[in-house]
Amino acid sequence: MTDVDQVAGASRPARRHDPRRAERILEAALDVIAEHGVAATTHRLVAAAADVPLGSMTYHFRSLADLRAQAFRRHAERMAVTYEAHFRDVHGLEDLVEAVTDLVHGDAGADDRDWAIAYELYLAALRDPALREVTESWMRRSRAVLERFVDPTTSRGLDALVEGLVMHKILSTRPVPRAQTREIVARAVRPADSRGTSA
Amino acid sequence: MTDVDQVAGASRPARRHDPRRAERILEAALDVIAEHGVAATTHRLVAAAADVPLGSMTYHFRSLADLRAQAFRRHAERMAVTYEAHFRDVHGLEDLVEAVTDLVHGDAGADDRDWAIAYELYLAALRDPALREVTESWMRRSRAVLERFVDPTTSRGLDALVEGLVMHKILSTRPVPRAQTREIVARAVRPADSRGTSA
DNA sequence: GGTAGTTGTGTACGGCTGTACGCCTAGTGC
DNA sequence: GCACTAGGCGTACAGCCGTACACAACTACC
Repeated sequence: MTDVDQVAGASRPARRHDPRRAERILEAALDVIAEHGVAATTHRLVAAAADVPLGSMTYHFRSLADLRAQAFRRHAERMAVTYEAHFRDVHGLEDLVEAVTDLVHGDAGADDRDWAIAYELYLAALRDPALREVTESWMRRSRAVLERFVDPTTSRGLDALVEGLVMHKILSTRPVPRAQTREIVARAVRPADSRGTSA
Repeated sequence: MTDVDQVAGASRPARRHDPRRAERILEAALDVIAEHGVAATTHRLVAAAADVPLGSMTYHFRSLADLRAQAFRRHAERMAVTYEAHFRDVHGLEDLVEAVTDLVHGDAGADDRDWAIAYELYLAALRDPALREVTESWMRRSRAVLERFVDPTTSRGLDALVEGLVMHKILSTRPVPRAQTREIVARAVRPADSRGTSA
């Protein structure tokens, strides 16, 4: 009986043998990062969020940097999977425009919280080379998804556009009209037959 | 003898009556933010960078948050002025494409350091309402500049595109071809006569 | 039942943080 | 020359930080 019988007020939580503890800690770390930012992400705060003792932190993770890196890796992986799944049933440019618009407006399985974590990751990666490979892999995968529909140049533009639109959206205090987003996306997707440089 | 009493040559720096001290501190704060990130921006680090005693920090600024906010405000103001100046001599869409491409590639008076500070600001603004108005004002101004040349929808798209392209560029380990950037920008600038949604 | 081994955690420590404040010093008016 | 005032700063303090580690709790095996 190693289970969590733990009555309220029991002196021993007896939470031994918790195989998913490390994962729970990572999820809690992502919550803390999303809510308080990477700067305020401390062992104690994450431990409290995951409802585990402080000692578990250094037991399961070599250091705080290690915890951060693993949490970010986990998030990026999940974002990439979501991204790929979201475009799975897309066929043709009309679908693509709609799908990208969904993505920007949080209707694609990734909400503001997820994007906030992603931006925390970007900024952290700016200074931490270990995180750089996480962002590079994530960008490579999202780019690859888009390249199923458009040429590489358009793909790079579209990817950057999504990044910027989402950032502006979560920073803006006023709601952004979805139709306008769709129009912008549609313009970025248009094939490059009529050049605008020489207009 | 608990004090360190800092001999080191001159015992008295005698740096009294330094009217530009507050400004120097703000500049040093921006340097520290750019190099170490907002999370590592401490009173002591900024004081060392500005070569002023620690006591000057709380003397000139109510708190660290106040210092951060003023530094960010200063940076945003300078970025906006640079932005506006960069587009002053732009006439027509060809010029515009070139100017925006310059902006992305750091040939417009704003380098990677400046953009890094801007992203630190964005992320800080995500959680600090006082900073939100700084980012909103900055975005309003950059949007206004672009609207001299294109319609509001295109302006929003272009602004977001720049944000995303720059972010990808400073995160990328490999150089980004300028011609490709120009092509992407050109596509975003094209007038919306031939719709792509119904392709 | 006993013992060796493994797993998990409470706690303490040195270091760094933001901030307050008493003291010192450079100016000023006589 | 001197007292006075206001401006400037060295230093102390309480608190939070990451991390290490002795020890407690549980399991496995004899």
